[in-house]
Amino acid sequence: MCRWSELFIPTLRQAPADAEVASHKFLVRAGYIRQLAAGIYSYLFLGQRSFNKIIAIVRQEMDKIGQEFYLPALHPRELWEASGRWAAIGDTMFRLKDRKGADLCLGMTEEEVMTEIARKELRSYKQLPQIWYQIQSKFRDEARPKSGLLRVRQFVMKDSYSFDIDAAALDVSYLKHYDAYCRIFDRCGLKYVVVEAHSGAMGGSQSHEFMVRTDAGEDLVVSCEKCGYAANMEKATSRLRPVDDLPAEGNGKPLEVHTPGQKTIEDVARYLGVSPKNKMKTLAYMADERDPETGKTRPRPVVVFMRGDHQLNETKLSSAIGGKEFRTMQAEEIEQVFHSPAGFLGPIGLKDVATAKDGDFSDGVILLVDEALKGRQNLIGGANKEDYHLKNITPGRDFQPTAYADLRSVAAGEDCPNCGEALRVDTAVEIGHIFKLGYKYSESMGARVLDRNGKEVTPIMGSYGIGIERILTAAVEQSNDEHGFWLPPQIAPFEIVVTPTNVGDDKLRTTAEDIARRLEAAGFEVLLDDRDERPGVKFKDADLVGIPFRVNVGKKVTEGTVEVVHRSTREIQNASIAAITDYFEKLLRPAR
RNA sequence: CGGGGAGUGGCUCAGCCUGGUAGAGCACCUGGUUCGGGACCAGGGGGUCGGAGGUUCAAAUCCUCUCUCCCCGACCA
Repeated sequence: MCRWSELFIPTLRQAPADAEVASHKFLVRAGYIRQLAAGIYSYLFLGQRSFNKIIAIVRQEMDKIGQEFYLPALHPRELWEASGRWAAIGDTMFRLKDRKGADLCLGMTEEEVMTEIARKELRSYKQLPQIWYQIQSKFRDEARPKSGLLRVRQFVMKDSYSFDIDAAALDVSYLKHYDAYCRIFDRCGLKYVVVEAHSGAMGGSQSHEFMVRTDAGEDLVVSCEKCGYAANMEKATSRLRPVDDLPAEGNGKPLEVHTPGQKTIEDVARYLGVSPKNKMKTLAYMADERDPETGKTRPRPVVVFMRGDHQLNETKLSSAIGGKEFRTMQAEEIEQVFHSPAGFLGPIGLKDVATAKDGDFSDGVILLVDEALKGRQNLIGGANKEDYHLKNITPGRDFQPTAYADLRSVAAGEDCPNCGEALRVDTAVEIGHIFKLGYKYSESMGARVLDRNGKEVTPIMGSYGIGIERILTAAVEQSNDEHGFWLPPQIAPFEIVVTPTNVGDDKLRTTAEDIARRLEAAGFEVLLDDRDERPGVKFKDADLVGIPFRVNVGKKVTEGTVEVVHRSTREIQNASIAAITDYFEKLLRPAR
């Protein structure tokens, strides 16, 4: 039996000064975790118990669809060279040298190691499909670790990888993961949403993120309560209401208009007496394009046109230009390249004026127009000339975009793309991610199997992750009050804490021991708070540490009764000592 | 990487401006009284004031450099 008096549960009366979010404060106060360095934490007794229970759930559900491995966290450089990621991943990867001077890194994900095994071992379609998973520490040198366990540099991840003969088979592996993830998060007692996620520049792939809404989250999810539409901000769209175009002025051709000193969208719109919706927003970026032959990168200007009141989503832009690196152009650079003052940049003749000190950009300027401007007429935009704008701009007539693309960030209250209901936007924590990888790793690392025709084919892959810490963190964020937090019994370090109000009283002490012993014999996870502390101290601690139920063994024992406190509601129910195991059987094991 | 804030006993913080050799509450140890929502009394232990250098008769305090942590932003395979 676990006796509090013998355990190390260092609760804190006050939260550490540097903790901001609820989960961070409470996990430290409750003695679950201690910080070692920025983004690096030790898990103490209670934390580790909760962790082990989460991991057990993950393992049980994953064993239904796959096989558990355990891979090294220390990887040789050559492995990551093979996939091209040694160079592609920047400072986020921890790198080190061994005594011989050879480069190593700490694994931040394990596509390479798994694919290496597949490459060496898989020979035939008969061996497919395979789903391999592991539960292991991952290392990422985050630019800014934050919020306790929410964003850390070492964490435990369940990562799995599927190998299939073709896309249809991958769909099956993907769906298995989708379902397994739902079972895992359901069993962990989390309220989550599954959102469509953008699948990167690889094209054609599918991706979903499992998100828990919380203020502490760093991601944005867009959702519709009416029809169930849900997507993350990088993927979300909304249905736009029609906008009345301005009437053509003059001869209908682009018409210069003097706008002295009017640089921002709002200024110009107000000055000309029009809505920002009739204005074009011009954003200039410089992308680094890699020449496939020389391997050199060269800068390539990317100019984006948005509706005046819309916001660009940089992730969407990144996808639209094929995942190239890009940065915003500085004002001087804009003048240098386009011979136009920043603030008056516009689409007409832009390619003609584009030059650079060391070359001509005229054939290289990418003009991207947001889909919201498709079919619009008589817009107002910059004239590439100090203090002048143009009226009557009609995309497709007055200038030819390189492409139309969805580049816009959705705003709360816009119309759902499916049903038209107002969308909501929430911050959320990503607890799981499933992703159809395609052929990226199997191709680059040379994994091949023979198909049923004896032809060599490349298996198609998926990768899937769950952040163990984030399950605990999300659960705490989801269920806390000013006194502490409560975890779902399935992932709580203990299900029940038995609290004799005074261990100096033999009757109370022996009754509490008896209750704890019987509950434990009935299969419950019980913590007996046998400390020689005043009741107030024990109640405060019990409320703090995340255990969902408490049995107060106090004065009512003379009547054969104890109190059961439901932590989530703080409701108190009297229960018969004789029937205490029945009480919890009904409460915690209703299915039996 | 840019901007902001903070490092003083285990925790929360005061002292710094105006230099004189360190304090409170909580926690901890001993004894006693207590015992249903973080008790009380008495006694006690514990601090290189993040580190280095400098100014000064004298530095937690002033100056320079540096390390660490937190927050906002950038970044996020």
